Amino acid sequence: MADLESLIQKCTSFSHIKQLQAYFFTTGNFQSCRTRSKLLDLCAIAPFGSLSFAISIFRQIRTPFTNDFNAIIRGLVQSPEPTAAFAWYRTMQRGSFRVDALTCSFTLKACARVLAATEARQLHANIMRLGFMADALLGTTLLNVYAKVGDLGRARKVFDEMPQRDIASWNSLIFGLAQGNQASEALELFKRMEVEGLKPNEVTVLGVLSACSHLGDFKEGEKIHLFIRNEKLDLNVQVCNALIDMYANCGFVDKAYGVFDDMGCRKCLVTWNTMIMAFAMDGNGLKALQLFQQMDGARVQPDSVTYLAVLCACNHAGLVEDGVRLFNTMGKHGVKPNMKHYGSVVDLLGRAGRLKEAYNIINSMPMVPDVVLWQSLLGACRIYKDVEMAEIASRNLVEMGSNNCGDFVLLSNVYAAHERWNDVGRVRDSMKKRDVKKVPGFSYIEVDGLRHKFFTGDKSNAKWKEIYSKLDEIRFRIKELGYVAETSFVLHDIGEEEKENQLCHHSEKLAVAFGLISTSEGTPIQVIKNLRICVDCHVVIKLISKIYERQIIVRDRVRFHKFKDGFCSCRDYW
DNA sequence: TTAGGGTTAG
Repeated sequence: MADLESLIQKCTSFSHIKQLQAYFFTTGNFQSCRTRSKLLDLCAIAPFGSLSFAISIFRQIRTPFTNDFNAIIRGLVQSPEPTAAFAWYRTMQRGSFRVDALTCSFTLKACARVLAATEARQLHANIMRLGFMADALLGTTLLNVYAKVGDLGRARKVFDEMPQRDIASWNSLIFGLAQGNQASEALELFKRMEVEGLKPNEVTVLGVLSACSHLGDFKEGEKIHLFIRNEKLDLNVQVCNALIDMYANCGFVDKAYGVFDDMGCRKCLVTWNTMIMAFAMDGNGLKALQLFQQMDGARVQPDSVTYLAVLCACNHAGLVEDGVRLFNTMGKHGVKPNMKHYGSVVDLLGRAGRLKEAYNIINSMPMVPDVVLWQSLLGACRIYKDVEMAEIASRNLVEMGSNNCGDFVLLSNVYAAHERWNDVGRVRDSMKKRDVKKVPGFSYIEVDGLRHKFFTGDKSNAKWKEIYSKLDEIRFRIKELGYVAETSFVLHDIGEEEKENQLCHHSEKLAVAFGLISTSEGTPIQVIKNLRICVDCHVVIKLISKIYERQIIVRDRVRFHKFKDGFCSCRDYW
């Protein structure tokens, strides 16, 4: 029997598998031998297997064992149709075949791949009934599925109730929290892990760096960098990439480049992409393009993400010609433009006022344009006050069922710029009818190690009265410098003064005002916002940086704005 | 627990 197993291990092609299968079948080993499921295993998965052949072998088994099912289910997880695994699992249950921990593990993997939350919960119930909850590996798989489908509550519960936890269980939850908008909780869990005496490994630091990246938490990020250096985890390319990403997202593009330049291991495609994106976020289009050119010398082929990063860099730096050239040549380099590339180039042309070209690109697309493209065009129409194009864009947005408040506001802004008040009213009415939802904007700022979060018009901070009076003072002082509120961004049919108030209490302004009153003179202020910064806030923060002699850094959804002496690093182009 | 399963960067 052992020599059969070693034969299976020596398989290096699909034809070997077929020969072995024929041999098994003719020698009678097939119906009884346990090596059969080894063969099925090999056959059901890459690199040279064939799932359909594995299934046809399976069909010839008179009484399949659990292991035979497991081989097929495992193959299905990696196939283009992972959901088929659920049907096989049900077949096992119905046919009273024995489901074991591996069956559950593979089927859970299928849930993770297709984000099937309901199936995951059903499997969880089965796993409890079968008494498999003590299995640490299965528990980790389960918590990982919950984290992937965004059910962090259940992920945490599984984790808390696991009788055995090891480093992978911790890593899985830390990662899930970091990716699921609970980055602070990820850092807390990381600290708890250290308290409990577990030593972080390279996967742990990947998760924690990702959390720091989301939060812009430079201090924690730097501590982790030190740990990484001490433990020599920076010989791992993924860890280096995560470090670059962390520094870039904290606004320290130089430190990101320091890591990039001084890597003790081989750079991979992701390394280059991360660094190009870092320059893009910083608004340094030329450096991004330079790096892109260097890839050729390093013999690294750019992929679709590389192109997205350079297009993004061109976009943020106003390098319109470079961006268009790259977009037009990417196909020749074997990278087919996807929706995001189209989105980027439409945005680039739109911001440059080349609305017709942007529109032509949308029409030339081989796929149906998504809402983001029309939103970009509409945004450009607002800047260039193009009513005709704005109407085309909005019509498409409405047809696509967009219920985004911002779309309506933009259209209304275009009408307002032409003083077409009836149309403004019409847009507002249709907003009410459609019950449009607005994604709440928020900003946060860290002072003395504590993160403070602000929503628009927020009064939940203990110092809210001081914050609002600081904003009054700011308003008074910037008006002396000739500031006029950009109220066309407020849709509501209210008086000018009230409009100004609404703008005045945007979350980024609240955070900056809080920074001013809570830190000593000259201390730089760093704010992170979940959406893009608004035009009025941009103007106001520039003036604040001049009047109060403060460096203010705002990271919005896509890039950094570094305000100093009344200017912003984005040169008002973003 | 005697085959195999869990965590991972842009």
